[in-house]
Amino acid sequence: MVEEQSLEDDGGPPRRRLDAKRRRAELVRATIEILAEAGPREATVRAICARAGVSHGLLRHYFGNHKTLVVSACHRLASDYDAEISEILDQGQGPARARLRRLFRLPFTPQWIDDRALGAWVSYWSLVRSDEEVAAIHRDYYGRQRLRIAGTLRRLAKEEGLSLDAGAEALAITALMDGLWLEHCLDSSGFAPEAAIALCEAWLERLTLAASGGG
Amino acid sequence: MVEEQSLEDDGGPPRRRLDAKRRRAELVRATIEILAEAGPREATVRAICARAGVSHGLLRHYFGNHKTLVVSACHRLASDYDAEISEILDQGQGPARARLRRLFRLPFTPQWIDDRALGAWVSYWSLVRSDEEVAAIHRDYYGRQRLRIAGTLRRLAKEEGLSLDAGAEALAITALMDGLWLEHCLDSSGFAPEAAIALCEAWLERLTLAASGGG
DNA sequence: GCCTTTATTATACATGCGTATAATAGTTTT
DNA sequence: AAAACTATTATACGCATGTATAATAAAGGC
Repeated sequence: MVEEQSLEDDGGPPRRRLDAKRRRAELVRATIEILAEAGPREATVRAICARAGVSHGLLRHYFGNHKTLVVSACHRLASDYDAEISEILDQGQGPARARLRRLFRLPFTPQWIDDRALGAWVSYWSLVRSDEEVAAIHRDYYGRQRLRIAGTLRRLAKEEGLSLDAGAEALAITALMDGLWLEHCLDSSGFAPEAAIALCEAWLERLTLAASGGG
Repeated sequence: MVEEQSLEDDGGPPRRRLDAKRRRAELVRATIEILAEAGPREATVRAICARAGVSHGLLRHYFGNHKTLVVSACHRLASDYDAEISEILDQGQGPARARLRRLFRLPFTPQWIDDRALGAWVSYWSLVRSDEEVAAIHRDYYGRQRLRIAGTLRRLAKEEGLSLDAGAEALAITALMDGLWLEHCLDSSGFAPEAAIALCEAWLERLTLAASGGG
């Protein structure tokens, strides 16, 4: 484990070759970290490569240019969140209501409520506006998310004999969750995560009430 | 209307002095416009001043540095939105329910739903994270907003004999509105503004139902 | 063990950035 | 009308950026 280095080469560990897949993944990870911690303004080619522990010339080798890497990072971000939703709603177990209640907790899990998380998403939203490629990614993943939630609501209606507009209600609960998450990230002293979860559950209870009584 | 200019001075209109108040306001307006249209990365000193029609050296004269101007722009943005809420909820007329229904329409007014509006807010959120001064502005205005809505909900409860937790419900409706607005700005093809307004009104109806029956 | 391949680095280049300073010109005062 | 004031511009400086190119070193094929 002792690094043998000549007297002149004390500038860190020697070059180590990585296969393309892993190196690309590390650069993407470094990009997300910097977006999260310091925002898009600081996510420069040099800062990203320094965080990834490589020379900044390497970015060109793997991604061609700066923008491609940032777009890849956005893709990764949206994909990760989508995967978690899929696991809870589609691959999970139990009745629809239990799955939804698990979903309500997802945005307030430490990994998503982290102070830094919003930074990456804000960068992502910023790019959705200015870059059509990122906008397409967003439409894709966001549409998928709504479909997953709508499907679960439909299952809920079936299981509990309710009558509701799954598509519209999916939109509402998504917005409620996202809004609560956003506001909590912007000012974590405003309210506790538990309060946000409780509000989502209250929304579900009232939906049930309306969909059974007057729906 | 014919511009008399010497042969050498064809570089636009001659200098025109403005009083400090108006010049500062124009620089702030230009900043918001660029934040909205092109994002914070493009909101450079030179771009802002070009949009305001002045030399880029003037920014230092009025704001000292770039950051101060951007912070001023964020302040203006939050202040404008807060003023509209205040006008609807506090200075408006009619019963609380009618005021709330007017509030639901506010985020989807052309001036706020503009494709460009999100850009400015995203820039603002980005700064909330990285700049404590902007974070303080946010806490101030956002807290005020919640208090205004909670107050109106309390008035609603009084007027209609309901029993509800005004503070918590204010948080919910704020998040729902913000979430719907955000998602519509990110992808205006996802749903119509009317659908979003309808969901806010459905939320209010169900709140009423729960607060009268089982509250 | 040499030789090809290519991942990785070091370095250079043009550009745009925020800030600073001095010159200029419009406005007001006297 | 002259002078004082200051808003505005023109220009420059140092620095960081994204990209490009050539040198270097690690890995695999023979």
